[in-house]
Amino acid sequence: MTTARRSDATRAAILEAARERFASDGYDRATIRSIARDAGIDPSMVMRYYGNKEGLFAAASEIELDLPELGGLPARHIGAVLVTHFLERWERDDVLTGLLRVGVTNEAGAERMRAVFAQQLGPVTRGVCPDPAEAPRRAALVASQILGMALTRYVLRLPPVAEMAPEEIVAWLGPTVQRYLTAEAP
Amino acid sequence: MTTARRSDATRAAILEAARERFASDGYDRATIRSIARDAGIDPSMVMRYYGNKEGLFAAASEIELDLPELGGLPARHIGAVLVTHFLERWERDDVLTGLLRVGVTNEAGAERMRAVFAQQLGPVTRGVCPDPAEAPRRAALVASQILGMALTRYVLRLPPVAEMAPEEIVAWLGPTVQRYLTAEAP
DNA sequence: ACTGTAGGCCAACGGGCGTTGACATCCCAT
DNA sequence: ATGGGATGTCAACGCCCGTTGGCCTACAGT
Repeated sequence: MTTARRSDATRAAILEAARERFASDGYDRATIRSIARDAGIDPSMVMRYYGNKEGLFAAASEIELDLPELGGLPARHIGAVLVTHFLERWERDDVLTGLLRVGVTNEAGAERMRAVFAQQLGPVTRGVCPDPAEAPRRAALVASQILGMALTRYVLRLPPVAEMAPEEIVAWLGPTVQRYLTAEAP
Repeated sequence: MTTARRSDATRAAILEAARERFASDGYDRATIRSIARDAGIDPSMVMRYYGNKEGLFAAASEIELDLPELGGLPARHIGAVLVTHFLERWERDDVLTGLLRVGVTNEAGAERMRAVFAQQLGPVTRGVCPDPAEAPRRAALVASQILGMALTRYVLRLPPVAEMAPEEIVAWLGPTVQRYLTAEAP
């Protein structure tokens, strides 16, 4: 293992401040100067450790969806399980909201978002849908509903969605996701 | 009626350029200077006619969803009709994509988006769901799926979604919207 | 104890931004 | 024909941005 550097605390502070700023302000308004101010250091340190603003964003938007294995549970529950998991995942930290905000106006952010869903959601769906060749399409349909919920609830804050209880959301969206994954093609 | 002003052409050119820039670049990167350049006039004209950048955005984001009346058609078709309408509406011009882009990073854009869906989608749903008191919540669920589709297809361009034929999308999302509107509460 | 280096700050750069006010030009009503 | 408001250009303002390079400082290896 590499020995701990003295600067590790600073690096971490920068990253944390960056995640918060990207999440709340989007790419353009999250300035290096404001991130540095939040982290209590000089803007030039950000450049030293992350090269430039794009490098900082790349480091700040590492995402792990931590999706559960769907193979071992009753087929009729996977919709609810997935929706529940995404809701919890979204509320655990701001990184996903940040990625969503950035992906909308920044091509690098959009690319990261595509990669996350292709590499992490795609494989999980492969085992549960009727024809494995259709897995990417079904995963994308699931993404459209999950991201739509995240967008209206956490970003746009459309009142009825923002105020619904998690269980209600699961009850409504679960069957949708379930159908996108397991129903015969319409 | 008020007589036509000589400047109407310029005003229209500014508005068109603004819509395109807001749609493709989002609020921050759509600069007044670039909009003026597209419109072939001086940036100060934008200020003269629209006051400031916020005023320009407000003028450029007037939206008409043109939703059809749902009362007169078979209840089991309203999901497909709605999804079809939204797809066509989204492809007709860039304004909706622009509003989506701006709503994600700009509070004024988010507010406009909330208003559009509350005032235009809300009333249409009131007539078709079991309990009128629940109409806002059901409209919001519909919005979550419709906006999720728009986000993944037109903004993030998630490949499987971006490449699906409109009929396929209608076949998959129609039943979802149908259920959100007409099913008994789960 | 000495020294090299990693960690950190400061001041400045070039550039783009939104916005403003002074000035030129055109066209229409008189 | 001419005066005046509408239309448009130009140059500049103050501001904040990302980024750079020089300069202290303090610690770790010898």
